[in-house]
Amino acid sequence: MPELPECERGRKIAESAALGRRIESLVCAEDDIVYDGVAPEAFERALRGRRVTAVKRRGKHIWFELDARPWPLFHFGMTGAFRVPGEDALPLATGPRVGETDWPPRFTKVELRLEGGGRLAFTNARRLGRIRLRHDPETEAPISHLGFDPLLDLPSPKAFATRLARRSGRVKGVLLDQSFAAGVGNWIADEVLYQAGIDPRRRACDLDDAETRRLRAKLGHVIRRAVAVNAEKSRFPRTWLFHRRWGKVANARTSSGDPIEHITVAGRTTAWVPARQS
DNA sequence: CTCAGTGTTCAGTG
DNA sequence: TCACTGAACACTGA
Repeated sequence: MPELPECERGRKIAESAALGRRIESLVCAEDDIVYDGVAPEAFERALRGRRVTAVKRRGKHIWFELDARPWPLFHFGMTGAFRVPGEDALPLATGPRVGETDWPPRFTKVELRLEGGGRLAFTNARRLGRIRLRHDPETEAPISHLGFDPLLDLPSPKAFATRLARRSGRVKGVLLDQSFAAGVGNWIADEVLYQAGIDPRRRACDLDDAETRRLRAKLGHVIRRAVAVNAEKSRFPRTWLFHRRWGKVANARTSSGDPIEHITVAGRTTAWVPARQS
């Protein structure tokens, strides 16, 4: 579930819990799927006793910088989250819900016990998330394969147009491609295309100059706005398609009364508004 | 019981 | 090699 804004919220949760603190111990679950390329025991040895000097994000990947390498790298997949005691989970549509008194949460894959008594858990119910170890995450796969992060480095209109023109696939599929724009997922792609007035089935290289400029501007706008409200859906503007795209409800309409249709584009369920997108 | 799903990867194809 | 498509992955909640 988590796309860029939800991941940024997770980064902030981890940062406020762990930045500047020493990891006194870890509790690692046995899981040879979520732990990718590193055994839980080796992960534990790499982090125990280390101090957290930064918590960073690019696209949907989050990593910790420590006072010694290698460093841990996390991906939430569809259902991952960082949790601390006494806080609600990321408001996932189908994610785990745990009462304030439950700790560690269900589906915890690693719990960090920090100096001063703080706790931070990485949870992952459907096991599509990943825990990795990297010597230098930014220069190694998978982060080195990512495209621009729309929050950190949205390209200039000219550079954006150049990259888009190189792509012959459907514009929705291009937006979802992490090597094009890192952090965009299904709901952001639909929201951006709706607000830009572009049919998701159009081929990226066929967009004209005005459409390309609108697409870039809305991509930056939607993500900045979602991050500004800490990815809390109830605080997204009421006019956003987001609030009305779910359930494939017959007769679903936008806030201005236009019918919403659901189709499959680039292999993903796509909500769009034919009256507003061409 | 069945199936979609705020994601990623890989085999197969062009 | 590049690029795209669809299936697989895993499993909860509706």
